[in-house]
Amino acid sequence: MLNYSTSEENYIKAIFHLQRQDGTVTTNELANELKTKPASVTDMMKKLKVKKLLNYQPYQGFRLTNDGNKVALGIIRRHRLWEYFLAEKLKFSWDEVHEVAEDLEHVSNKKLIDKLDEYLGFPRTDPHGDPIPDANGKIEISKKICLTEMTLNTIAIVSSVSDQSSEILELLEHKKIAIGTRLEVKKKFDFDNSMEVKIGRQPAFTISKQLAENIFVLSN
Amino acid sequence: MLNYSTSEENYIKAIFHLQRQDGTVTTNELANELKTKPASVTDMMKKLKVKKLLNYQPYQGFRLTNDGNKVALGIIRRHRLWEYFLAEKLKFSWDEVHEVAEDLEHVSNKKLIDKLDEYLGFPRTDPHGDPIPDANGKIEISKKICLTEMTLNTIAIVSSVSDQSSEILELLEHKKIAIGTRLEVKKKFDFDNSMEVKIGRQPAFTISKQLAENIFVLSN
DNA sequence: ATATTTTTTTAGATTTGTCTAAAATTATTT
DNA sequence: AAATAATTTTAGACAAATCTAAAAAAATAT
Repeated sequence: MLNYSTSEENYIKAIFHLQRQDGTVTTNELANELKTKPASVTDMMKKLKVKKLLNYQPYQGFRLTNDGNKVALGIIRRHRLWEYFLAEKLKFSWDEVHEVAEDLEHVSNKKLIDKLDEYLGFPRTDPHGDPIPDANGKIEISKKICLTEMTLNTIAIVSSVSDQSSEILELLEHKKIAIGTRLEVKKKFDFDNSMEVKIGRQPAFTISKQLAENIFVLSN
Repeated sequence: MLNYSTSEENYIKAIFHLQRQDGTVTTNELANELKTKPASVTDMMKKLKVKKLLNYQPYQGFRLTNDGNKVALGIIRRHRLWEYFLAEKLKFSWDEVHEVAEDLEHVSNKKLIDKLDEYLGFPRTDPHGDPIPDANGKIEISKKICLTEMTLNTIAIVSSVSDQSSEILELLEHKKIAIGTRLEVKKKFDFDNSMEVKIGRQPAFTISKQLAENIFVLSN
């Protein structure tokens, strides 16, 4: 597999993530995500198209080709394995790992990553609960849904939090919600879209609409 | 401490290493070391001079300033800690770690490196026996000498090997010489500059001039 | 001490990734 | 459907790092 520059990798990764939400990605979306200018995005899109990582017709938005997706999964694999390493071995806290992994992910030595994977015991998810692609780029697609969409009285496991500000982390800590926590939604209130949830046998407590919208769970 | 580009770091590190041997470094030396052209070296020297990392007058060669040396020691610290990690934790072999560490060393997050140091148990030397600078940039300067310079009948510890080809590693393995091995030189032969050495109580064996010149030891 | 060779620097070009400002295209209003 | 607004692309510029070819300086040899 070929090598790509740090800049190219950042674009590829951003497109991959934005693709998840909508089908196609626009110039402005990507410029915003990468804190760059639309003109720079267009320049890079042309380059990635030449490299056959991207389907792109001017003014039409873009999406990764199969090859592009493979490259993206490689980058995400590196990122998430390093996040796991930082949290598990170096005892970085949950909210610190992402930034450091942003740099480490660009060291693209296959043997390094495969040995790291082995050393870590082939973890299936990173500290945010997001799945780690395996050495072949396969990723577990467990239907991740927002807490707001959960069926009443079923149990689901908290797998990720979209916002990662210290404010939300403070609140989650206070409510004793973490990655891996088993949650059961007991009631939903239409008035303010708040909900009552339970952890194990403890008494139910309230989660606001704003918080619920940022919590994602793996449902069975 | 400021941040430097990968390219700047590679120049700084190379100057630091070449300085050890001679006092000052020349344009051609550096171009050769970095596999680049003399013109490129001159360009970079001007830039590093502006940043006050280098003392440089045209045609006069160059050496790092105190600030430049501090930067170099930071890079070397990162490089050697990663080498230790790769060998010790990921089970890379001795001769594979350098190349991978060349990439990892440019991730310059102080907290990452200090936590890595702690995780590894504050190792004093890398897998080649070279000392690892501490978080303040202090480095153990144990008088490292070539095996050829050793006084007869004294014991010294193998600390590094300058050549790291697979050929020399094969030979070292056969002779059971590794980093940390305690060696005692029993005889030196002027005819071919070969020498007889002993490991512990085992019978003495012969080391050729070529091999001896590539083995470095820490003498007391 | 002058000529020749080697080393180093300069001048100008190239590539990558970025930017601003203007033009082109698409989307939205009225 | 024409006017306006928003988005996207193009054109041209710039900084970083590199290169080649030529000029300048230093080292070496005759």
